[in-house]
Amino acid sequence: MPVARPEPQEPRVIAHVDMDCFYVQVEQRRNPALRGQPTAVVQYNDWKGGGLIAVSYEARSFGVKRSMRGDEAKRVCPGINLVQVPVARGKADLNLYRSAGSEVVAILASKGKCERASIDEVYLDLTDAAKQMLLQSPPDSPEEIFMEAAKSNILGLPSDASEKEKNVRAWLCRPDADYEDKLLACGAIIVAQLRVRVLEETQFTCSAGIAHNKDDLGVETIGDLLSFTEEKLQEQYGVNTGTWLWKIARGISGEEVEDRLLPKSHGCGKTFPGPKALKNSASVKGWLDQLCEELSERIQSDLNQNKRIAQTLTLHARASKANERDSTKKFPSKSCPLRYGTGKIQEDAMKLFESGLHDFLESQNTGWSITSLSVTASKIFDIPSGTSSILRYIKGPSSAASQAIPDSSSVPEDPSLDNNVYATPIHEEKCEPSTSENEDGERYSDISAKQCPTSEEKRISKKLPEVKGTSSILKFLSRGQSALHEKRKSDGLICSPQGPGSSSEANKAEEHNVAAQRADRSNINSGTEPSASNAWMFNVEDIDPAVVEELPPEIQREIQGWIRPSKQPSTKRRGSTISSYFPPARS
DNA sequence: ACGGATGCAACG
DNA sequence: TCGTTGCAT
Repeated sequence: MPVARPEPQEPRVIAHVDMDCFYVQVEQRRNPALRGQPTAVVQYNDWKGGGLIAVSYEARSFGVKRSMRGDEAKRVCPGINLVQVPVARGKADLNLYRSAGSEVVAILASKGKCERASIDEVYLDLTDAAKQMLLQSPPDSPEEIFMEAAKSNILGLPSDASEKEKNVRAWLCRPDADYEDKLLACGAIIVAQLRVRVLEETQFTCSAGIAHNKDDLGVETIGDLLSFTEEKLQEQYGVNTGTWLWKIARGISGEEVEDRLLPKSHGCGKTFPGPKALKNSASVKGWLDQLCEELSERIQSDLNQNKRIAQTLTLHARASKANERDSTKKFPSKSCPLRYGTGKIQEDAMKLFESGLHDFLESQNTGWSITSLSVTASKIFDIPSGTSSILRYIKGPSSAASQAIPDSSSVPEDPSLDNNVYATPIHEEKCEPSTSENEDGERYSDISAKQCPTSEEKRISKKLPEVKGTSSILKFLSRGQSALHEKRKSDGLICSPQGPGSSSEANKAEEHNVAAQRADRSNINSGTEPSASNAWMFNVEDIDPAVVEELPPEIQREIQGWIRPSKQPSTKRRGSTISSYFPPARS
């Protein structure tokens, strides 16, 4: 007897909302003339008319499929409208669809815990809303439930609902309809209302329900699915999927809906098939720069709009060697701490590439070609809203300018800076930071007083570009401080890097990253001594311990859980990790 | 020249 | 933790 993953506790009402042929709908909204027409969205069109990524129902009825090329679609359906995905920086740009997806998510999230599963798919936990409806305005007769549910099935798409209706009706009106069924019916009603709202506010239609309609069993609706035993479904779809289907058809899903409206990572990439393969590092750099530019823009707006910071930059590539056709060796992925700023990201991505290429080639002298490149920003964390208060305590030299930013919902990146790191804007303007003066009579917050530069240090600081507008922990610590760090190091004021043996267990990750960066650099520019500032990233570890210690205890606590929310609080205390402030030497 | 771009989870 | 793989839309 097969046993599935245990499905715990309470009945839940979980909806799966799917924007079908979403890209087409987005294009139809942009150009209403396309409505009701056979339409498909293609990526690129140079080669065989481009690849289809979404197909309207009208076009589907001609037999147009998503796996087709534009040329093929034309052949099958000569009247088809092919709309191209926007191209920016030489690559497909999906931002239009991403933000359209956000519009929908924003509406759905109003009724329950909402998980953005993909650009056009959402899971919604409607348990609470359904319970509430059952308490407040219970649809008392099964008949009434059915009428509501039927409406929801009909909405949006043209329906040949007669068969469907029969099943749903039979199900809802069956004599043993119980609490769970009513709850589910309420869920259906809520989803129906949501779909109306989505339609009204975005002009998009969506369908809600089960996504796994492979039709092997003639399954079209929940009602159909209910007629199968759990065992039969397991047999057909596998133990886990079968159970999942059986349960979800009854509104029971053990899988929690995650409360997450935003993606967990941002990536952008491009393939270079066949003759387009990249064969020298100049062309790789060119494309990498383009990809990094887009990535930088995206994480920057994520920071500005959502107050989230990405920690890790990863580079993926696909490669082959010139003379070996079926070499199974793969180009290794490489990652490093993510530093904000387009230039930094480009620089780091190229280093990751070079490092990966080095490993890939294993010191062979063969030529190579790259057939795909991608960069990804991951490990994204919220900056807790309270953190903006931290910024009041730590103000850099340009604190006066920062006062003039009441509502910086958007902080544009200044392209003239090559080390831009922005923190969340200051929203609350409650307390004034106390200040002190340095030897030049300039005012600094007490917190930063320990870091208050001498005039010589300040001269160095001024070589660095000024960040206008926002004064932040990031700017001050990550940019300004690194220069001071260099200076102090050369003045012998701080200790030299530790040897690898002396470092604590808690330092290993940091060591790894720093060492990897250094290794990369020395691989590429052998003989060039890596500068410590290159290892700087925005992280708690970057903060001078002296600065942290000066913070009020509650702020210290906040910082501890900030960038890397501690899963096991303080067994490996981050405080000691701050010693990585002095990056360990490479072994 | 594989449907591409993207995102997720699981695994070692 | 990182890097790989596989899978999904």
